[in-house]
Amino acid sequence: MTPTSYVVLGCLALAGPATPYGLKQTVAGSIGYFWSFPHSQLYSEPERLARAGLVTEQREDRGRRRRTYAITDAGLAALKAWVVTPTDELPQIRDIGMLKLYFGSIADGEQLAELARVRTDAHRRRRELYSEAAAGHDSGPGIRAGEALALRFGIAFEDASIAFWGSLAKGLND
Amino acid sequence: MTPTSYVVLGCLALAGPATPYGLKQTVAGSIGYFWSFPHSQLYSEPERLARAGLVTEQREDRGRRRRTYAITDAGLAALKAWVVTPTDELPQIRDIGMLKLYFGSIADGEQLAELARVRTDAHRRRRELYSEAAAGHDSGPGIRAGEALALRFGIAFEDASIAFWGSLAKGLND
DNA sequence: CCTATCATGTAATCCGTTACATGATTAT
DNA sequence: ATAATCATGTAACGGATTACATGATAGG
Repeated sequence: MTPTSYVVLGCLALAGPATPYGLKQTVAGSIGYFWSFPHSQLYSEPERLARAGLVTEQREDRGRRRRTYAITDAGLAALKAWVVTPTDELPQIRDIGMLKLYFGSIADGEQLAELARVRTDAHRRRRELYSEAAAGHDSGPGIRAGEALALRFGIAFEDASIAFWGSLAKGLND
Repeated sequence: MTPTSYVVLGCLALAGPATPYGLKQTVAGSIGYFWSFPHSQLYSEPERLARAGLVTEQREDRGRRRRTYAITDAGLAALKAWVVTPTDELPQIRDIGMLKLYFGSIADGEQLAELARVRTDAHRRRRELYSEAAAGHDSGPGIRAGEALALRFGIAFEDASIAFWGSLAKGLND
């Protein structure tokens, strides 16, 4: 079971049965901001889960032969058990920009300043996206509480990033 | 060329020729905080780089037959070109705790509060680690500027995380 | 001297990405 | 009609993780 497995289980649990494409829709624009993967995963992963008995697969027997997946009781139990076990494993931040900065001593100041500007902008845009999503979110409470919290953290992260790269850009500017 | 490739190239560029184990040492306790991978990667990746002519491999012909890798001119050029090209690709935060929180609606409040406490503690410890590393770092300036910057960002990130999970733990408490 | 930990390496498996492909809808 | 985009799926490759394995060194 990888994190991807639980994303699929979680989406099926929260939003009900879905096709791989439906999962793609669900993931994009929500948890996908924080944990993304190509859509092909959403074909192979449910297959694995089905083999493990955590979801059921039902396939149209005519037309496009679309598959619809639904979470089973075993799947729900597995998801619950996972959610309920606290992790102390720390987040992994995979940030190409940070990597480049880390090895930045082989570049000159102006190049690093440009990097910092580009990054500041990218983070600003992302921050916008999050706050819009959060705003459009104030309507449906309850079920989507997790999403609102994730967005709140996302905004905090973007703010920290903007502050960091922004001050770096300023500091490197002449 | 994956990010891992550039981590290896960068370490060889900054710290000079090294064996896979040496690379492991270099990575752990520095860039490894932000971009980690198992040590077996540090055996296979230099091999790939050697095939591409970006590093040279020299192997002891007796004893343990240890391999030592050194960056070539081509490798340095590739690293430089990569560093100098600004990326607008955003960081990926892979945070198991955030995932669990996202799907937290299937758990109860006390369980989420426990998760929040565990996460707060983990982030506090990590923050400690970073600030110690940053303190012990004030000595050697210049070459290690990138590392100091990365640590600064790391601390900002941990602060944001502590604030987020901390307030969540408080809010969920009764 | 023995045991634990450090140091060093290999192999196999599998997830994840990239690339390829094609059937439906919608818009112009 | 035709182009474009949405919807749906498969195949193959390779990097990353996990597991296995063993030679040195130090501590008790």
